[in-house]
Amino acid sequence: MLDLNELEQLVVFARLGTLSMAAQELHISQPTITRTMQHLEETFGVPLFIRGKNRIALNDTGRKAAAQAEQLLETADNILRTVREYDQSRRTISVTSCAPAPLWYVLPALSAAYPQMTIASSLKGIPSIIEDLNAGRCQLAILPDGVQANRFRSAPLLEEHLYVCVPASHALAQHSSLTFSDINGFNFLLRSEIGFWDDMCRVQMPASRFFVQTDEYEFWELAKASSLPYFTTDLADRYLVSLSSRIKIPVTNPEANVTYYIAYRPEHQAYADSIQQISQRDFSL
Amino acid sequence: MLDLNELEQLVVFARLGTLSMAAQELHISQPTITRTMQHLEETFGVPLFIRGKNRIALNDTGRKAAAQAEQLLETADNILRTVREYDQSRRTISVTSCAPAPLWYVLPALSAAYPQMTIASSLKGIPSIIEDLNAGRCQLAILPDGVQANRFRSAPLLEEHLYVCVPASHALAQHSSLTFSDINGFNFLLRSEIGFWDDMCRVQMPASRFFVQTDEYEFWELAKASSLPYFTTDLADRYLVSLSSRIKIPVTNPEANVTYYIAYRPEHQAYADSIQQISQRDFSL
DNA sequence: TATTATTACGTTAGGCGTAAAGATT
DNA sequence: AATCTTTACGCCTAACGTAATAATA
Repeated sequence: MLDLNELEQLVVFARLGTLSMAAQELHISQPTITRTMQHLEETFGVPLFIRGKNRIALNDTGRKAAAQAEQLLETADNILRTVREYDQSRRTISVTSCAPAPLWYVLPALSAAYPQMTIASSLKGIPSIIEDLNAGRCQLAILPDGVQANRFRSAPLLEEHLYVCVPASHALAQHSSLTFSDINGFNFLLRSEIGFWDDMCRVQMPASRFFVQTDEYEFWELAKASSLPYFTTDLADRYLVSLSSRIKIPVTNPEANVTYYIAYRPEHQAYADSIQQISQRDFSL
Repeated sequence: MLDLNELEQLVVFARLGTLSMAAQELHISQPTITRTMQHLEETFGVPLFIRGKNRIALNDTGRKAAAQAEQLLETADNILRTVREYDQSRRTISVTSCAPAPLWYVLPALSAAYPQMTIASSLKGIPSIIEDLNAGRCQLAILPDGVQANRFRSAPLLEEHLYVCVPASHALAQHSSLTFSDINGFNFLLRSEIGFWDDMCRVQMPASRFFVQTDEYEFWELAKASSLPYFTTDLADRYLVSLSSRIKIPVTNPEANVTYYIAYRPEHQAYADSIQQISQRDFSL
């Protein structure tokens, strides 16, 4: 039977051309690699080398064998990798969400219910999320209402409502509620990594410009130092700091008041259930 | 690094379900296979088994690993086989011919020139011969004139001329030469394994019936015991027995007087040359 | 009680490196 | 002289089988 270690020596020798260089690269002695080549020839049962007194080279058969050995080693490596990855995926719950806020609830719930599992999360656009769910790249997906994911089970998870935050002196501060057409044209401070909210702002407020802040600290400094309006939501207020000096005005468009659904394949019902159970301790829809 | 021996034990265990049955099939002791499974788990670095006190089974990951291992073992076996076959092909000269007579010259010439090589020959139809040459399944091909094999080199090899053999009392015996139309309608004794001659007879003499004899002895007994005409050629007469009681009448159609060409790829020029050289001792075109 | 997996243990075969030899440039 | 392959030799790991243990059906 073939031995992958021996084949690796063959491949390295085929690449480098001399046994001594191969031995050096493989950190083994020259006699070892000599013996290995002899043993390989025995295993194949056919001549693989052209031998001089002081020189050894592959013949046609040997070159063919080395080329095939290289492929075999590669597929063997792939097997190691894929088996390890499969194992890792078995002990990982991947959640893909269209917005950050649901993750603040879902991730703690999952790690409480499955302390031994790795919880992985990512923010993506809605089409990518559907793809991930289809391909099994995630077990749980968080989508806004109105997205049909018929091939999967889904359950309502929680709601999020959008607010505009302005200083009391701001022109908008007089309204008790707002629509996107009211605020279209005003420039806004905006966080990065806010999922589908980003797209929504740009679609609903084409006349506005958005100053996107990657850094949380810098966002707040700008918010304090300027009178620029920014967005918040009920969920963000609950989990993040907010500026007491600002007034919150609800945005009434249906698009700004989202119900999130959790979607999953039947085999992952248990994950979804544990989220519902733990979440119910904290809040209810 | 993976070890194919260990993987084979894994595959057998996956098939049989218990270590002891696997050990029995593999002719090794139970402790050995236990250790191997432990070592495999180390190598993969992930759990492959579900262990009870006196029960062990593959988990999902283990099943995946076993399935992939099975494939790997198969490709490893294929490598062994193909390398051995390649070596064998390197020490074999395969000749494919459209008729038997040229082989009587070519095969002895080749084995004289290359005593250490295996000489393999086969009779085939002309399209198959071209295919074999294209696919490298033969190094030398013997084709009749008029076949264009432009992609290959070729050289005239020898000629063969067809004769009809009849008893002196036979109606055809009065002719000093014949054409296919003269003999069309007469029934003939015919040998099997005569290559393209078989097709030619049936095409040129559609009104005739042919009594094909597989056995050489039976052919001659029938020839002696009957007055049925049969074919011979100058080459056959030179190498095979002939009946002195019969008269030989040449067939004058061009199709019945063939020049054979030897076709080959440039890298096998040497084979063709050695045939020409050795053949020239015996005869010349 | 028979079957199964695992651990313990002693033996041995085989694989490795060092050293040396033979050969080439 | 330097480089390269191969052989010789001694060590030592690691792999195997036997025997024993533990647990189960």
